[in-house]
Amino acid sequence: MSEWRGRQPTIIDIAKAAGVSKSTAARALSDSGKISADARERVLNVAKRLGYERNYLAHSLRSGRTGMIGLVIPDIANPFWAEVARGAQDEASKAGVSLLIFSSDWNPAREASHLRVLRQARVDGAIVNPVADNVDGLGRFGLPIVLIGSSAERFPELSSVGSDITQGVGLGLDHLEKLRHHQPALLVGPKGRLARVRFSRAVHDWCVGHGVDPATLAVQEGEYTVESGHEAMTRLIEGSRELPRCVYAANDLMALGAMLAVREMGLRCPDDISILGFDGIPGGAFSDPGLSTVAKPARGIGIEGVKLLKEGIEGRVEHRRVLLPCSLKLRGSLAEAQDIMPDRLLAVGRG
Amino acid sequence: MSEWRGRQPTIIDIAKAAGVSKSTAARALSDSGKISADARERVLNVAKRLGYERNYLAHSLRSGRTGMIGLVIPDIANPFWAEVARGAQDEASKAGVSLLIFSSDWNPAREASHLRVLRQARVDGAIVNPVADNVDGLGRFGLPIVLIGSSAERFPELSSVGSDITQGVGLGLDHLEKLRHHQPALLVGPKGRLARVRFSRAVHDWCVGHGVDPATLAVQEGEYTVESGHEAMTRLIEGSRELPRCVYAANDLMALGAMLAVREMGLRCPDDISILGFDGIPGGAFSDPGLSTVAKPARGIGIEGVKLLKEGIEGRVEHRRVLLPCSLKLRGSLAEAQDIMPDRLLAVGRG
DNA sequence: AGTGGTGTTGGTATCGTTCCCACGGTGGGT
DNA sequence: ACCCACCGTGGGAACGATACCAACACCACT
Repeated sequence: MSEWRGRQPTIIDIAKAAGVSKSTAARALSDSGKISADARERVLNVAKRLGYERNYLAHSLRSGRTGMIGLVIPDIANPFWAEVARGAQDEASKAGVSLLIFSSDWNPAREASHLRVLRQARVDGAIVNPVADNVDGLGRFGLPIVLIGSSAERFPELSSVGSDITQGVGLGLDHLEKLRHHQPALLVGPKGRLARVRFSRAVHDWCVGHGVDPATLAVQEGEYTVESGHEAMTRLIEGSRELPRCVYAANDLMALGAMLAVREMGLRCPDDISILGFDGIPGGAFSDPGLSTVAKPARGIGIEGVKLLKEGIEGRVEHRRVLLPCSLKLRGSLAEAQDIMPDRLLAVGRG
Repeated sequence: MSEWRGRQPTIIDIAKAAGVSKSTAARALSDSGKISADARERVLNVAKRLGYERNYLAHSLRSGRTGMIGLVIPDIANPFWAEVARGAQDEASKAGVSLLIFSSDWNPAREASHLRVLRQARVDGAIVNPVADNVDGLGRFGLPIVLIGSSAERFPELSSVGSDITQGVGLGLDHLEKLRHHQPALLVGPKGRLARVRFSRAVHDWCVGHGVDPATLAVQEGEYTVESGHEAMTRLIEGSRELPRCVYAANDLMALGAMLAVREMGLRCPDDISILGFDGIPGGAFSDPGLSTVAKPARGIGIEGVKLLKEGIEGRVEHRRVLLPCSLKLRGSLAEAQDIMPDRLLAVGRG
């Protein structure tokens, strides 16, 4: 497809071979500026023949734009974030920019390091889900930034994209209500996290709007892991005066942990206890029963993040805040509430 | 931490402020070459005060090295590959190079596009798991390359890293033999794939070495997905003259599908049928029972890939082939073979 | 004193591209 | 006939850094 003469041909080689100046060659190759159709065609032909490939280093150095954007997420091995990355990747390649993906592994120092690398690589902008709360690195990043998720509230001046937690929580609670589960127990995240506040507040608001006293809902804390969900569910079953017939977990991993706990206690899901998750990770399909969940639009978040960032880079829009809707993914872990209570439950209830 | 005077300071600004030539400043900042301790300290202090950050674009343009490497994998949303990426990321950041992660989504055209982008970005090298078999793009990539996985066999002249399938298969079969499952049924991949050949050959070799006739093993094909595993297992149960008491799947997703099928047929795992997977994806922990599996060293593959690539870039080693050992992850899906056959099995056996 | 080596420094060319300005030619308007 | 706008073109500077070579100071040795 191309001739190899030791090194890659530069724009000067092309210009010489086409019998024009490098300015004209550049105009033809960058497809901008005024140039005669004849000259352009000649240059383009020569470039194709010699296998010319623009040197993006020199291009970026001179023009000041690299055509690269960064994505900093907390955990690339987490299915949710992987899906976000995938969406961003898609949109980036569609937009003709390269995406640099960095995983901070929940480590603030590493996150700061990644941001530094991104700035040094002269990316045109970055999409970040800050793991730390004191994200002062963001303020002085000096480049267009789009935030993902809850922490956007601390930076109202930055563009952000996230899932609509309020809507998602409502979606779940509405469905539970339809199944006549009016007072689900809650498995929420650790106190410090902003995500926990968002979830709890959404539940609270829904309750108020639907004539349910939020204080009557049993609540247990976990740390968004399977293990902590297992423990929280165990506490819930052993500690409650009355057995919960329905549990709403703030993320899927905890929901899966809860499911394991339920089984271990000799109970059955969904017959005895219905379980609803929040995330939509693929692993939820492999449990028995399959985990019903409120799925966050992971892929959409990635896509929208890139779009927002492009707007910011091109200076089209000052800043914008996008919330994407969650959707219900029904598998087998929910059942309609039954008025009678099986003997099995009574036996287990009092630890 | 730094003074901002409109634009980022360049090495010339530093040189002027420190009262030296830019050559000297460069020597101090790149920490290479001969320079007096006095001059270096003065330059470094000034650089720190002005908040100097090296422009990697210019650096790369002049020096010919970008300090970036590429990673092209088939699917970033797949837990296995995400873990590979994570390992590579770790090792890259430890080695002080930036990692560009690209997901081809099993699309050869997209893979070719990614490779082109990488070359255009002037990366120093790339780690690739080729999705296509006719990877002629690799031959003319013109940069150091490290291959991941089976396809390395087609490019003996390139460095490669992968999991030791032979050892892994042996690990699994040894364990099954210990449980007195001497003739497990096999769920293998589609015919075309090199991975399938590797797996089948490893099984064959083990059998020959252990006095088992390979021809006696029941085999079903799948496409490495949960659905195809489900179907393959159904075929296996309904089609076999004798019910298999143990199944060895060539990947975890098919194993999970098989588990679903077993349950649907009214059978129990592991009591009636033992199931062993191959991969080690996290989702395997959420199934009921937990999926026992031969785990591939995903993280290690990423780490080793980066190390190999660095060797190639620095020209230290011509090429090398690294095989990392698999490990056994025992959960609940395996049980010792029983001599008696429950009535339940007989009832199901004949479709 | 002259010579050579060593260690440090400065100047200049260079990487490959884009940006900016100036030039020659053409056509239309006064 | 003149001027001006316009288009296409070419040449040179610039982007920010490194590579390379020459020059310089200094010490030791002949």
